[in-house]
Amino acid sequence: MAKKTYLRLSNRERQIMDILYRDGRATAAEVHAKLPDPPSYSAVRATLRILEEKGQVRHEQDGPRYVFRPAVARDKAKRTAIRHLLSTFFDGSTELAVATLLDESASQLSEDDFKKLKKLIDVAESKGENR
Amino acid sequence: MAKKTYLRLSNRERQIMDILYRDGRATAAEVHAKLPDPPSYSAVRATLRILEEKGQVRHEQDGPRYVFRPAVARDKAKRTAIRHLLSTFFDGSTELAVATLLDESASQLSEDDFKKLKKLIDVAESKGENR
DNA sequence: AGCATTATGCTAAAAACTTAGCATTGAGTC
DNA sequence: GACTCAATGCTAAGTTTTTAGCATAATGCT
Repeated sequence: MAKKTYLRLSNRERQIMDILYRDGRATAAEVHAKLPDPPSYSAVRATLRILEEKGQVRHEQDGPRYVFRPAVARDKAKRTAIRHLLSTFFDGSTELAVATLLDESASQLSEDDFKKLKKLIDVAESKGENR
Repeated sequence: MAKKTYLRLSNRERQIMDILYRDGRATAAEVHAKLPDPPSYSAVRATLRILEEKGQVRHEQDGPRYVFRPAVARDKAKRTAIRHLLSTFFDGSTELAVATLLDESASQLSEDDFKKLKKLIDVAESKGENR
Protein backbone atom coordinates (compact mmCIF):
# COMPACT_ATOMS: atom_id res chain seq x y z
CA MET A 1 0.00 0.00 0.00
CA ALA A 2 1.29 3.40 -0.96
CA LYS A 3 2.09 5.85 1.76
CA LYS A 4 0.12 9.05 1.78
CA THR A 5 2.04 12.04 0.64
CA TYR A 6 -0.09 14.41 2.61
CA LEU A 7 -0.78 13.20 6.04
CA ARG A 8 -3.48 15.21 7.59
CA LEU A 9 -3.80 15.50 11.28
CA SER A 10 -7.06 16.61 12.78
CA ASN A 11 -7.19 19.32 15.38
CA ARG A 12 -7.14 17.05 18.35
CA GLU A 13 -4.45 14.98 16.80
CA ARG A 14 -2.35 18.07 16.25
CA GLN A 15 -2.89 19.20 19.83
CA ILE A 16 -1.72 15.87 21.10
CA MET A 17 1.30 15.84 18.83
CA ASP A 18 2.25 19.27 20.10
CA ILE A 19 2.20 18.00 23.65
CA LEU A 20 4.31 15.03 22.70
CA TYR A 21 6.82 17.21 20.89
CA ARG A 22 6.93 19.62 23.77
CA ASP A 23 7.44 16.98 26.41
CA GLY A 24 9.18 14.32 24.38
CA ARG A 25 7.10 11.54 25.84
CA ALA A 26 3.95 11.15 27.87
CA THR A 27 1.44 8.63 29.10
CA ALA A 28 -2.16 8.82 28.05
CA ALA A 29 -3.04 10.28 31.44
CA GLU A 30 -0.39 12.98 31.09
CA VAL A 31 -1.56 13.92 27.65
CA HIS A 32 -5.07 14.08 28.98
CA ALA A 33 -4.02 16.36 31.81
CA LYS A 34 -2.30 18.78 29.48
CA LEU A 35 -4.93 19.01 26.81
CA PRO A 36 -6.77 22.30 26.69
CA ASP A 37 -10.51 21.82 26.93
CA PRO A 38 -9.97 18.13 27.54
CA PRO A 39 -12.39 15.40 26.51
CA SER A 40 -12.64 12.15 28.43
CA TYR A 41 -9.57 10.13 29.17
CA SER A 42 -11.06 7.48 26.98
CA ALA A 43 -11.28 9.82 24.02
CA VAL A 44 -7.64 10.73 24.42
CA ARG A 45 -6.60 7.11 24.34
CA ALA A 46 -8.65 6.53 21.24
CA THR A 47 -6.96 9.42 19.50
CA LEU A 48 -3.53 8.19 20.52
CA ARG A 49 -4.38 4.85 18.97
CA ILE A 50 -5.38 6.54 15.74
CA LEU A 51 -2.18 8.57 15.74
CA GLU A 52 -0.30 5.36 16.08
CA GLU A 53 -2.17 3.86 13.15
CA LYS A 54 -1.26 6.92 11.13
CA GLY A 55 2.37 6.34 12.00
CA GLN A 56 2.76 9.58 13.93
CA VAL A 57 3.20 8.06 17.34
CA ARG A 58 4.87 5.05 18.88
CA HIS A 59 4.43 3.59 22.30
CA GLU A 60 6.60 1.65 24.65
CA GLN A 61 5.42 -0.38 27.56
CA ASP A 62 6.52 1.05 30.87
CA GLY A 63 5.36 -1.31 33.54
CA PRO A 64 1.60 -1.30 33.47
CA ARG A 65 1.18 1.60 31.10
CA TYR A 66 2.05 2.89 27.67
CA VAL A 67 4.40 5.76 27.13
CA PHE A 68 3.88 7.56 23.86
CA ARG A 69 6.45 9.34 21.74
CA PRO A 70 6.37 11.08 18.39
CA ALA A 71 7.43 8.71 15.65
CA VAL A 72 9.09 11.46 13.67
CA ALA A 73 12.05 13.05 15.37
CA ARG A 74 11.39 16.39 16.92
CA ASP A 75 14.24 17.82 14.97
CA LYS A 76 12.74 16.90 11.68
CA ALA A 77 9.29 18.05 12.70
CA LYS A 78 10.55 21.40 13.85
CA ARG A 79 12.32 22.02 10.58
CA THR A 80 9.13 21.32 8.72
CA ALA A 81 7.27 23.66 11.03
CA ILE A 82 9.78 26.46 10.70
CA ARG A 83 9.82 26.24 6.92
CA HIS A 84 6.07 26.44 6.88
CA LEU A 85 6.15 29.45 9.17
CA LEU A 86 8.74 31.19 7.03
CA SER A 87 6.77 30.74 3.87
CA THR A 88 3.41 31.63 5.37
CA PHE A 89 4.27 34.67 7.40
CA PHE A 90 7.69 35.90 6.43
CA ASP A 91 7.81 35.63 2.66
CA GLY A 92 10.61 33.17 3.13
CA SER A 93 12.85 35.77 4.72
CA THR A 94 15.08 34.61 7.53
CA GLU A 95 15.77 38.16 8.51
CA LEU A 96 12.14 39.06 9.01
CA ALA A 97 11.68 35.96 11.09
CA VAL A 98 14.67 36.69 13.28
CA ALA A 99 13.49 40.26 13.70
CA THR A 100 10.14 39.06 14.98
CA LEU A 101 11.73 36.52 17.25
CA LEU A 102 13.93 39.18 18.77
CA ASP A 103 11.08 41.57 19.09
CA GLU A 104 9.02 38.94 20.88
CA SER A 105 11.66 38.07 23.42
CA ALA A 106 14.17 40.91 23.56
CA SER A 107 12.98 42.04 26.95
CA GLN A 108 13.73 38.63 28.40
CA LEU A 109 17.19 38.20 27.02
CA SER A 110 20.35 38.89 28.96
CA GLU A 111 23.53 40.51 27.74
CA ASP A 112 25.01 37.07 27.56
CA ASP A 113 22.15 35.82 25.41
CA PHE A 114 22.80 38.55 22.89
CA LYS A 115 26.44 37.63 22.81
CA LYS A 116 25.54 34.04 22.06
CA LEU A 117 23.18 35.09 19.31
CA LYS A 118 25.90 37.06 17.59
CA LYS A 119 28.19 34.12 17.86
CA LEU A 120 25.58 31.94 16.21
CA ILE A 121 25.56 34.25 13.26
CA ASP A 122 29.31 34.23 13.00
CA VAL A 123 29.32 30.48 12.97
CA ALA A 124 26.58 30.30 10.35
CA GLU A 125 28.45 32.82 8.25
CA SER A 126 31.68 30.90 8.29
CA LYS A 127 29.85 27.74 7.39
CA GLY A 128 28.05 29.52 4.59
CA GLU A 129 31.33 30.59 3.10
CA ASN A 130 32.15 27.08 1.99
CA ARG A 131 30.16 27.50 -1.11
CA MET B 1 -22.57 36.29 23.52
CA ALA B 2 -19.18 35.38 24.85
CA LYS B 3 -16.38 34.98 22.40
CA LYS B 4 -14.67 31.67 22.26
CA THR B 5 -11.28 31.64 23.85
CA TYR B 6 -10.04 28.83 21.69
CA LEU B 7 -11.05 29.20 18.14
CA ARG B 8 -10.45 26.01 16.31
CA LEU B 9 -9.85 25.96 12.65
CA SER B 10 -10.29 22.77 10.73
CA ASN B 11 -7.67 21.53 8.33
CA ARG B 12 -9.18 23.05 5.25
CA GLU B 13 -9.85 26.25 7.07
CA ARG B 14 -6.24 26.41 8.16
CA GLN B 15 -5.03 25.76 4.63
CA ILE B 16 -7.15 28.59 3.37
CA MET B 17 -5.99 30.96 6.10
CA ASP B 18 -2.40 30.15 5.24
CA ILE B 19 -3.02 31.14 1.65
CA LEU B 20 -4.66 34.36 2.74
CA TYR B 21 -1.82 35.19 5.08
CA ARG B 22 0.71 34.38 2.46
CA ASP B 23 -0.92 36.44 -0.26
CA GLY B 24 -2.65 39.06 1.84
CA ARG B 25 -5.86 38.88 -0.11
CA ALA B 26 -7.48 36.62 -2.66
CA THR B 27 -10.71 35.89 -4.45
CA ALA B 28 -12.49 32.60 -3.99
CA ALA B 29 -11.22 31.47 -7.36
CA GLU B 30 -7.64 32.33 -6.43
CA VAL B 31 -7.87 30.46 -3.17
CA HIS B 32 -9.29 27.53 -5.05
CA ALA B 33 -6.44 27.56 -7.51
CA LYS B 34 -3.82 27.53 -4.78
CA LEU B 35 -5.29 24.86 -2.58
CA PRO B 36 -3.40 21.61 -2.59
CA ASP B 37 -5.65 18.71 -3.47
CA PRO B 38 -8.47 21.12 -4.19
CA PRO B 39 -12.15 20.37 -3.73
CA SER B 40 -14.78 22.04 -5.86
CA TYR B 41 -14.92 25.78 -6.19
CA SER B 42 -18.22 25.59 -4.43
CA ALA B 43 -16.68 23.89 -1.43
CA VAL B 44 -14.05 26.58 -1.18
CA ARG B 45 -16.66 29.28 -1.11
CA ALA B 46 -18.59 27.48 1.55
CA THR B 47 -15.50 27.27 3.70
CA LEU B 48 -14.72 30.92 3.18
CA ARG B 49 -18.21 31.73 4.38
CA ILE B 50 -17.68 29.65 7.47
CA LEU B 51 -14.37 31.36 8.14
CA GLU B 52 -16.16 34.63 7.89
CA GLU B 53 -18.76 33.47 10.38
CA LYS B 54 -15.97 32.48 12.69
CA GLY B 55 -14.56 35.97 12.39
CA GLN B 56 -11.34 34.86 10.77
CA VAL B 57 -11.95 36.39 7.40
CA ARG B 58 -13.52 39.50 5.96
CA HIS B 59 -14.51 40.25 2.44
CA GLU B 60 -14.78 43.37 0.38
CA GLN B 61 -16.70 43.72 -2.78
CA ASP B 62 -14.51 44.32 -5.78
CA GLY B 63 -16.74 44.84 -8.72
CA PRO B 64 -18.65 41.63 -9.25
CA ARG B 65 -16.68 39.49 -6.84
CA TYR B 66 -15.54 39.19 -3.26
CA VAL B 67 -11.99 39.66 -2.18
CA PHE B 68 -11.14 37.93 1.05
CA ARG B 69 -8.64 38.99 3.68
CA PRO B 70 -7.66 37.66 7.06
CA ALA B 71 -9.57 39.48 9.77
CA VAL B 72 -6.67 39.33 12.17
CA ALA B 73 -3.64 41.23 11.05
CA ARG B 74 -0.87 39.13 9.68
CA ASP B 75 1.46 40.67 12.18
CA LYS B 76 -0.59 39.53 15.11
CA ALA B 77 -1.15 36.10 13.63
CA LYS B 78 2.52 35.60 13.00
CA ARG B 79 3.39 36.47 16.56
CA THR B 80 0.93 33.93 17.80
CA ALA B 81 2.39 31.37 15.42
CA ILE B 82 5.95 32.06 16.43
CA ARG B 83 5.19 31.85 20.12
CA HIS B 84 3.52 28.53 19.56
CA LEU B 85 6.49 27.30 17.61
CA LEU B 86 8.89 28.45 20.30
CA SER B 87 7.03 26.68 23.03
CA THR B 88 6.39 23.50 21.08
CA PHE B 89 9.75 22.88 19.53
CA PHE B 90 12.31 25.11 21.18
CA ASP B 91 11.51 24.98 24.87
CA GLY B 92 10.84 28.68 24.66
CA SER B 93 14.42 29.42 23.70
CA THR B 94 14.97 32.20 21.20
CA GLU B 95 18.53 31.07 20.70
CA LEU B 96 17.60 27.56 19.72
CA ALA B 97 15.05 28.90 17.28
CA VAL B 98 17.50 31.30 15.70
CA ALA B 99 20.04 28.55 15.44
CA THR B 100 17.61 26.38 13.52
CA LEU B 101 16.56 29.24 11.31
CA LEU B 102 20.17 29.94 10.42
CA ASP B 103 20.87 26.32 9.87
CA GLU B 104 17.93 26.05 7.51
CA SER B 105 18.88 29.01 5.41
CA ALA B 106 22.56 29.77 5.96
CA SER B 107 23.51 28.53 2.54
CA GLN B 108 21.18 31.02 0.92
CA LEU B 109 22.29 34.07 2.82
CA SER B 110 24.74 36.61 1.52
CA GLU B 111 27.46 38.41 3.41
CA ASP B 112 25.21 41.41 3.50
CA ASP B 113 22.40 39.38 5.02
CA PHE B 114 24.63 38.31 7.85
CA LYS B 115 25.59 41.89 8.46
CA LYS B 116 21.95 42.83 8.70
CA LEU B 117 21.25 40.03 11.09
CA LYS B 118 23.97 41.20 13.43
CA LYS B 119 22.61 44.66 13.27
CA LEU B 120 19.19 43.37 14.22
CA ILE B 121 20.68 41.91 17.34
CA ASP B 122 22.44 45.12 18.24
CA VAL B 123 19.21 47.00 17.91
CA ALA B 124 17.29 44.50 19.99
CA GLU B 125 20.00 44.63 22.61
CA SER B 126 19.92 48.37 22.94
CA LYS B 127 16.16 48.30 23.21
CA GLY B 128 16.35 45.60 25.82
CA GLU B 129 18.59 47.76 27.96
CA ASN B 130 15.77 50.11 28.80
CA ARG B 131 14.61 47.91 31.57
C1' DA C 1 -6.24 -15.12 47.31
C1' DG C 2 -9.33 -11.36 47.04
C1' DC C 3 -10.08 -6.58 46.13
C1' DA C 4 -9.38 -1.98 44.67
C1' DT C 5 -7.19 0.66 41.32
C1' DT C 6 -5.55 1.79 36.95
C1' DA C 7 -4.56 0.33 32.69
C1' DT C 8 -5.98 -1.00 27.75
C1' DG C 9 -9.31 -2.90 23.76
C1' DC C 10 -13.09 -2.17 21.41
C1' DT C 11 -17.41 -0.25 19.52
C1' DA C 12 -20.88 2.79 18.41
C1' DA C 13 -23.04 7.22 18.59
C1' DA C 14 -22.70 12.33 18.35
C1' DA C 15 -20.64 16.25 16.42
C1' DA C 16 -17.99 18.64 13.16
C1' DC C 17 -15.98 19.09 8.81
C1' DT C 18 -16.12 18.90 3.89
C1' DT C 19 -18.18 18.71 -0.10
C1' DA C 20 -21.33 19.26 -4.23
C1' DG C 21 -25.34 21.02 -6.60
C1' DC C 22 -28.93 23.94 -7.73
C1' DA C 23 -31.08 28.48 -7.51
C1' DT C 24 -30.37 33.25 -7.90
C1' DT C 25 -28.30 37.62 -8.80
C1' DG C 26 -25.62 40.94 -11.33
C1' DA C 27 -22.50 42.69 -15.12
C1' DG C 28 -21.39 43.08 -19.68
C1' DT C 29 -22.40 42.37 -24.71
C1' DC C 30 -24.92 42.35 -28.88
C1' DG D 1 -33.83 44.23 -23.40
C1' DA D 2 -32.44 39.49 -23.92
C1' DC D 3 -28.58 36.46 -23.45
C1' DT D 4 -24.37 34.78 -21.62
C1' DC D 5 -21.04 34.36 -18.27
C1' DA D 6 -19.42 34.40 -13.77
C1' DA D 7 -20.31 35.39 -9.47
C1' DT D 8 -22.80 34.45 -4.80
C1' DG D 9 -26.62 32.22 -1.49
C1' DC D 10 -28.21 28.41 0.33
C1' DT D 11 -28.97 23.62 1.67
C1' DA D 12 -28.40 18.91 2.17
C1' DA D 13 -25.71 14.85 2.18
C1' DG D 14 -21.33 12.21 2.73
C1' DT D 15 -17.24 11.58 5.33
C1' DT D 16 -14.18 12.16 9.04
C1' DT D 17 -13.32 13.42 13.62
C1' DT D 18 -14.31 13.24 18.30
C1' DT D 19 -16.23 11.40 21.95
C1' DA D 20 -18.01 8.23 25.79
C1' DG D 21 -18.91 3.84 27.79
C1' DC D 22 -18.45 -0.78 28.81
C1' DA D 23 -15.69 -5.00 28.95
C1' DT D 24 -11.34 -6.90 30.08
C1' DA D 25 -6.59 -7.42 31.77
C1' DA D 26 -2.85 -6.34 34.83
C1' DT D 27 -0.84 -4.39 39.10
C1' DG D 28 -0.22 -4.02 43.90
C1' DC D 29 -1.85 -4.07 48.56
C1' DT D 30 -3.79 -6.39 52.69
